[in-house]
Amino acid sequence: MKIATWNINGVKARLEAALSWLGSARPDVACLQEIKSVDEGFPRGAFEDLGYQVATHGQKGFNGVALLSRTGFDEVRRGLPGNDADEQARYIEADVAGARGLITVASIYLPNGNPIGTDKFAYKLAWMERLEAHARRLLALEMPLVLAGDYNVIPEPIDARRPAAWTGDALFQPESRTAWRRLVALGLTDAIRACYPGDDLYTFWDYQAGAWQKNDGIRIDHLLLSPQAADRLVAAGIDREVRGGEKPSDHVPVWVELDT
DNA sequence: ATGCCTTGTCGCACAAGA
Repeated sequence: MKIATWNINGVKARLEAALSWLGSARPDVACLQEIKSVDEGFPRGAFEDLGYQVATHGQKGFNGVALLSRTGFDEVRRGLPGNDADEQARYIEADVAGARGLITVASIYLPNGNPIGTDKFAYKLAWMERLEAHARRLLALEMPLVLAGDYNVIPEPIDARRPAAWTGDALFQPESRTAWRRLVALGLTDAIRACYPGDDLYTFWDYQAGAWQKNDGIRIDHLLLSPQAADRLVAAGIDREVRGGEKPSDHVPVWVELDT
């Protein structure tokens, strides 16, 4: 089963690019972030025509996440637990059918958190604490679990072409990286890092200043696997060519192939 | 040092992104 994640930066602006990528990459499950659409405005039909069932957790103008599944959904859960007052749509998870049983997949849009020292950064750190608590509960179920999405965290200096340029940025702050390490240390596997130890593995290139042309990228889109999923990890990859396509998102799809 | 783009918005400039 192939599971992919992609921050598409607006589902309506990216519809053609998304359909084109789905047609060639053919993931069984796709986790989308920054759909920037309410549920009613999501172009479900276009994805259903490609054979996907669609589950959305949308919001007007900003944020918003979605799941696409070829095998449908056993159950869908919307919102990250831990703060009923949080109105930002950044989390959706579902159980999907694999050949050997259910797999839980989450589409995560972790807050950016810039600038540091503001309530935006505090919100990011609080959100990461909630994610850690939720991941701990999910891991206790001992099921195949894939936490996929735009984490807005550069884990290590090797994950940026110019790490020094990110000093003082919420994506590379020590507190953000510590929270990331705490999450991974629960027993999760960073799929891309597990498959590729080297550098030049980026998932985001800014629209500005020719970042793509200069390969001035960062790795912030991740798939974290529970032990039961990591045991079945066959391959992982970054579809970086998508960044050079027509009207691209600033992020590219990242995927894993699991033997399930 | 700042903006550089891009998207969506009850647009007519601005917020938010990263």
